[in-house]
Amino acid sequence: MSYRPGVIERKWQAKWDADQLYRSKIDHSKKKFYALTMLPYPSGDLHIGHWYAMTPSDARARFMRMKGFNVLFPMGFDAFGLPAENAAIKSGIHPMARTRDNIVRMRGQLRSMGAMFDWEREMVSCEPEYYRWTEWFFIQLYKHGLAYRKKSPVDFCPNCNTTLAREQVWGDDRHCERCETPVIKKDLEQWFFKTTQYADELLRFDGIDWPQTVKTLQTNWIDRSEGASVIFKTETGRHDVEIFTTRPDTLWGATFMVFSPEHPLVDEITTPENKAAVDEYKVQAARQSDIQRGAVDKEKTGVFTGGYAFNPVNGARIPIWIADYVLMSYGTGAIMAVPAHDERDFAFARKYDLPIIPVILPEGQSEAVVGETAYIGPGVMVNSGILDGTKVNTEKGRKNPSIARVIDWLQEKGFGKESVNYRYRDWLISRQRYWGSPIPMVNCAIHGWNPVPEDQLPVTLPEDVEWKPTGESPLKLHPTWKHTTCPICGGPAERETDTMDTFMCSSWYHLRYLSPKFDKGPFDEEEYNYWMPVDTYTGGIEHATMHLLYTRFFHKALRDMGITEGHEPMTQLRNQGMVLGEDNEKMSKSRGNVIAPDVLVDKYGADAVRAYIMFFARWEMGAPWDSQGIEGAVRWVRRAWTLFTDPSAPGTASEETRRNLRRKVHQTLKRVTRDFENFDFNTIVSSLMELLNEMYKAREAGAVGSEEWEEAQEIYVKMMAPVTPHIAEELWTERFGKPYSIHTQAWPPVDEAAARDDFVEIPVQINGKVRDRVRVAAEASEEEITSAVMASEVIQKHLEGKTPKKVIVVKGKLVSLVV
RNA sequence: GCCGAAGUGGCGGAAUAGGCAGACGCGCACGACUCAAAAUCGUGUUCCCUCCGGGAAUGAGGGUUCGAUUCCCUCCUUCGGCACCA
Repeated sequence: MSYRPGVIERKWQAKWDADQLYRSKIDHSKKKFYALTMLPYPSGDLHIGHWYAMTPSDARARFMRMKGFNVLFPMGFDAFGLPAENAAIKSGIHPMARTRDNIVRMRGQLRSMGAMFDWEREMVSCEPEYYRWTEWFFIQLYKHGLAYRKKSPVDFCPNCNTTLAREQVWGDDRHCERCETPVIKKDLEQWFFKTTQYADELLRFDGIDWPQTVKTLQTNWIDRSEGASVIFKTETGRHDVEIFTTRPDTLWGATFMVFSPEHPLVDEITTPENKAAVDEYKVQAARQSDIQRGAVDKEKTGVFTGGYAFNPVNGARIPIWIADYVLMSYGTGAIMAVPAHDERDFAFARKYDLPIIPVILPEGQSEAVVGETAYIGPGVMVNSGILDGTKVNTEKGRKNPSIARVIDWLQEKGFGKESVNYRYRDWLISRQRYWGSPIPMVNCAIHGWNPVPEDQLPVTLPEDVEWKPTGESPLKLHPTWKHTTCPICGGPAERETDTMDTFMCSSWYHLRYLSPKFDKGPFDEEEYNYWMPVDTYTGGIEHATMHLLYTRFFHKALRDMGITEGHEPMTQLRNQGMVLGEDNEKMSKSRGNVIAPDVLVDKYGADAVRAYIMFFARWEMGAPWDSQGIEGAVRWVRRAWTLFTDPSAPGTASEETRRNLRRKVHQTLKRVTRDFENFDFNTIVSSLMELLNEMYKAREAGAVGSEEWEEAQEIYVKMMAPVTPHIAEELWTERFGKPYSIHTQAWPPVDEAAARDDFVEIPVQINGKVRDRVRVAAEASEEEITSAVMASEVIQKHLEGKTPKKVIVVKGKLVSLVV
């Protein structure tokens, strides 16, 4: 009987559905396992990349289920976002209609994968029953002081017509993460989440098993630096100036100060005679883009303000300059300049002929002199009052004795204090677009901004909007939507017309899966207590500093409000790589190298596609697609079908054949079990291919009908089940007549005794070169192995009568002779 | 510039703890079956040489070791992140 994947797959998918085989319910008698894979955006077409991300995750969830865990493996849609809205502007089709259509289509495509998704738990982020709680979370963050409104220069994508979070601006040319258009700066009042409040905690990854690369990316993104903040008094101005420095020990070498052109005190300290030059420089700096300003090799420029400050440590009167190499967005926007020991300050001092005072005497030198570059290395402090003679090393913060000493002294004198600075910023969540969750805030002329009362949630998006390519949000243009009443006084007020960043929706979707229809809160606590945290989370690494950082922040903020428990939402994280086109390039419609999974499923069946996806690359690395390569997986599935459906007559195999078969089966089971645990999906399939080849040989040798053969068949199909669920079910239930369903069977235990080798072939090296192999009992002692080696004619020939100086015997592995 | 990942046959990749490099698969070659083709099955397939034997080889060079794809050092290439961050 020939293998017809289409028929088998449709049949079992329908039956599993009807029987609710993948329905996951709380069961306190079992250990829970929450397996989560990143949810797709409903673009309308499931990409091979989705298969690559989801199939191995599904296979592993299935494996965990067979291992006895009560597994939750949900699926949903990250359904807000720009593509649907842009399509609406082009075609006039409402994003909601389009998104719902796309979801119907993609649900069908996802079902064709044969994954064990529990569809009863599906969530869709653009449905009011979901975004009601996204809004509710916004209000909780607002009430706890973690959401605030601020005017500041923000990144704006002129193509997407919206502001972006810093995390969504990528690359050297500072382009939009979605559409690759370079961003521009705009001064706007926007909503932010206080992610920086959790900066320190987000740097800790205690107790979570996440890839080092993700931890490193997040750590670099937050970029903590230790130092001190120091107060400088100004001569001309009425205010003191605070600066941040990582090198407070070099304070005695500070010979001038530099302010960012945008620094609020610039006008106050600028003297009348310098005003014109300062104003001109400010205008010029404002005109330049961040990219131009940020160019590392750009020559430093600046102008003198005419103002002076006093160095608190020695009272020195030092000039204040403005220069665009000091950024308003980092630290306090003002620095002390120590040209002798900072390359940037050195270049600036040389250009404008400012004094340079060395305060570190390099080791091995007798005199501190001004060289051709700034000196950054270790040594001893000089010209530095109380610090003179203190050792300087290259450590940061208090690990450096000179820094530790000066910080204590500054604090004692009240000049400054120990301080930590981050590059990390608060998360800008306002988007000037329609297709997102409304920000549930109302602005009243008298009472300012206030949240919409929680019993009035959700604030729903109006449906009767006009799609105009003006770049203005339809919410803003809608004639009535924004008009409402103030929750405090009942007077006329206006709604916020910006919507939330869709990363807000995805920061908590894993919680909605717990109880997607629950209407008394974002999730049912009983479900939370049983299922959370997520045990394994899988997805692409591109989200390292976006979604994965946001969702950690979100969980911690909720924890502090008493809404969630534990410190981290996802215990284990694994990243899959990317499937490239056959031309080794990123798949894209414009390149014409897109592989459509639907076509493959029609041609080969879902099982073969699943098998190939797991087989063809190391999961975390990814690889280019190979249309011919898939044939290997197709052949494997067909060969398995043929072997297990061919009613070959029972034979009479030797005991050795049967023993060898059983050994191979249990060795394979051991490997496959280990590889599932380690996410080594490619070797799972290759081990199964290898065993199948052995089983064909065993059949030739007459093993069919034996007890060992029966066991081999059963274990084999169970091992196939997570990889190729349909054919495994068909073989198990229909061919072997075993009780439905294979997917509720227990994963077979490894018989270690059966897996053990009786005999091993040990290579024998002479001076590092393999000269012969000897066959010995696996348990042979060193003496037995040695005598077997010495009995070898080949070895004797190579020894040429000499006695080895050294004999190294690694039991069961190798013998090495040194002559 | 700083940080990280990777580099193994024609290709994707394997090698668990420092112990037979190239499992498994693709492709290719030859053979069987066939009138023929496809499918299927079988055999072979890292490179080199004086080919029943021997030598070289895991980006390059060095080191540690009886033994290195694996550990250490220097360098090269590719990819990713950060970057006038005080």
